[in-house]
Amino acid sequence: MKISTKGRYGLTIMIELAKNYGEGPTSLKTIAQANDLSEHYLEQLIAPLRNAGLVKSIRGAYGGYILTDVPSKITAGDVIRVLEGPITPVEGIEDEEPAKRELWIRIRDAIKGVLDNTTLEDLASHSEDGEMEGYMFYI
Amino acid sequence: MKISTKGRYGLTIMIELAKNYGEGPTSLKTIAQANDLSEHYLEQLIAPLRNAGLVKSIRGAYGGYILTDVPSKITAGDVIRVLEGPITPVEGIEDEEPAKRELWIRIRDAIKGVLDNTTLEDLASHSEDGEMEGYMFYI
DNA sequence: CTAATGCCTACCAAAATACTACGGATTTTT
DNA sequence: AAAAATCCGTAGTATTTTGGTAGGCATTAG
Repeated sequence: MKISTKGRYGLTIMIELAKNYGEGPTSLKTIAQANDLSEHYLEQLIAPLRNAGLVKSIRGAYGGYILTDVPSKITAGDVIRVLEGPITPVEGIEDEEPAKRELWIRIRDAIKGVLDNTTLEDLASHSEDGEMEGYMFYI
Repeated sequence: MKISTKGRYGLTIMIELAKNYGEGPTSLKTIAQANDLSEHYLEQLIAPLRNAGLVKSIRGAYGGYILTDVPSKITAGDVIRVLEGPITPVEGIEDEEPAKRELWIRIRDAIKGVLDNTTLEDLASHSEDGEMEGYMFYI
């Protein structure tokens, strides 16, 4: 019931690229240092993102990665799907009996609704805010 | 990003108990056979449900389990929380930076909205329907 | 030429998942 | 009293996922 570091760090990468969009390539080293993550691990995460066509690489010194589209056209769902697989609370929804199938579909659609309607632009702009205020943390 | 068999089989158990509510205890053997699952594995799943007070056991021959409350008062969220832990797409939401934190919170609340508003009564009654019609499966 | 990058393959330790095995405790039926 | 049906508890285990690390080659700016 969790999004792993793959999806989370992948989003971190994409948000950083969104912030630098239009200003040339950003290296993984920069992103890794800014977020205190392993550069080598990020390399493994960005490979699928490149294969999926979400980012483009520029090799050599002063190289790095850039988004292949404007931040407002790439969603969190695009990123999560590449790194975590299809968005669904269970494998093989179709095989479940009707009551549970409907439940999984409602959950899936609820998650999709959020992920597919949140763009990198949204995420990048809110990343520059200060602290959030008054959000309730209940479980 | 998945609900494991713990939560899924746990819901299966609870739905069966909901169907038999008011008609005496239902044994795990019956439930295991009806759903083609390992009885021994279900024993391990129902232990936490019993500890959480969602079901009550009756030992000995012709024993089994019964819900401790009416099916309309127990939600899918109650069951999932016991077997899968707190409903949240990431551990430690508070530690994330604002943009991602908001995203996780929106996802969490969307999932909670579904799970906490679906009761065992809902699930048990729909379980008796035939096939569903016309549901789109898109990813 | 050299430094900074991306790219690729392999390996690995720890945790979670999905069970199985075994035996004991309790209650009902015969 | 004995047998059968059930719940209860602990331990082991194979497989997969997670979250990396190691090492080195390929490419390009300066």
